[in-house]
Amino acid sequence: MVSPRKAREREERKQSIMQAALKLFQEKGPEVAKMEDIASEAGFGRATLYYYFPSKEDVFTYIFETGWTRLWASIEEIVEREETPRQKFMNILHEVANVVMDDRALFAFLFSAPKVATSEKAWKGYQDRLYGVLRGILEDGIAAGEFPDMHAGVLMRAVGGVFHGLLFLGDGKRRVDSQDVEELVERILQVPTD
Amino acid sequence: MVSPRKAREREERKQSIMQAALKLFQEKGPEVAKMEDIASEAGFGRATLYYYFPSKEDVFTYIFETGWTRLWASIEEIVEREETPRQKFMNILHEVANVVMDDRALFAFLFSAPKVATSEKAWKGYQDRLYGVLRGILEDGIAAGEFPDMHAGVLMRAVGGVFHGLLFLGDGKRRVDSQDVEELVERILQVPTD
DNA sequence: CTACTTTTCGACGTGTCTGTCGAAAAGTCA
DNA sequence: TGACTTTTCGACAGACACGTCGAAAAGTAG
Repeated sequence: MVSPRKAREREERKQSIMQAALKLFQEKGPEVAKMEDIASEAGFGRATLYYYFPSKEDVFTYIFETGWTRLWASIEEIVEREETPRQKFMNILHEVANVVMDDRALFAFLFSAPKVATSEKAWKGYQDRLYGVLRGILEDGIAAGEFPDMHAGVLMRAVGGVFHGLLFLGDGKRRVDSQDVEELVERILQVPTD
Repeated sequence: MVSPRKAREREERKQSIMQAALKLFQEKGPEVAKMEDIASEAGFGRATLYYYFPSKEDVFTYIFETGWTRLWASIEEIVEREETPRQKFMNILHEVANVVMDDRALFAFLFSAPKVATSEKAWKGYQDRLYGVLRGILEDGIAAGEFPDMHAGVLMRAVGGVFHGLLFLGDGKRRVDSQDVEELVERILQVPTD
């Protein structure tokens, strides 16, 4: 198991299974999509999937872990920077938009946050953390008068809207620029959602 | 089986089962909610449910049939009326809003249109018909210059938004008036959704 | 070619959910 | 009370999907 290519190929197969699962989870919902479906979508026999993932639940979890880890990794540095709240907020969204473009299906799934019956998982923490960070920044920004005054409930819904909006930003394959993000935030945060 | 009260009581039990099912379908999703859950939510043994409904699928279908039939019945007359498109459109929405208020849980479920794997059902026809009617009216209205010009895709999304919005209109228990509907449509149809 | 590792999958055991059946319980009515 | 109807549900059978196991197939290296 020390071969260089072997490991890579194995990883690639794992990824292709993940993509198949993602597609079917999205289309049918996680409950209805069967291991059989995922297997044949990915071009494997059903039993083979268990050579790559211990269980169906793990496939599901893996998708979330992958997405949130990737997202968080790209943002982390920006969060630490010393900037004005508004700049930081915009930079984060901008970065998120670009990460999202690398695998729109994945993040569409992540952001739509399907009902999961499973008890507290690690990725749930990432989501809370990201929302917490954005909220903190927004609050600072509001205090500094850089954002219009608003209260928590509205804010959270609005941020949800922004994330959903990011999914559309990259529709035309081109790269998302600061201008796009700026406009999106303008459009969504400006309008009272109630 | 000709008793007057008997039939009514039976119907009431059927309704309470439907409400239980509705609640659990909403909370957990139709796939995850088990007959067992519905039964105990409604206060029956599992087998008893089959005395009222032939199958789980039928419980599901019954909910949709009930909702769409009720909705359609209240609208039908308005659709036939001779009015300007805008008036007709507003009157329909107004009526829908009021029907919705009678059982918000039911219509929230109807309008959120969960992914159903089942092949073409009768209620799907109602939904299409309602959308078709609204679309026809809107198109007439656009042609007459009563509504801003827009194309089909945007329009459908917008109408979906209006329906979703209707769910909130009656939040404060009070009766929805024309003014409310007017504002809602104004707010949603005015803003380009792309 | 041979010995060895990695990958694949057919076939099986297990649990869970659906829908049926028949009998018990509850309700009706004279 | 006794005959009859309606309602309830325990218990069973069948289906289906998950996850396991072991052996066959494919790939690798000397």
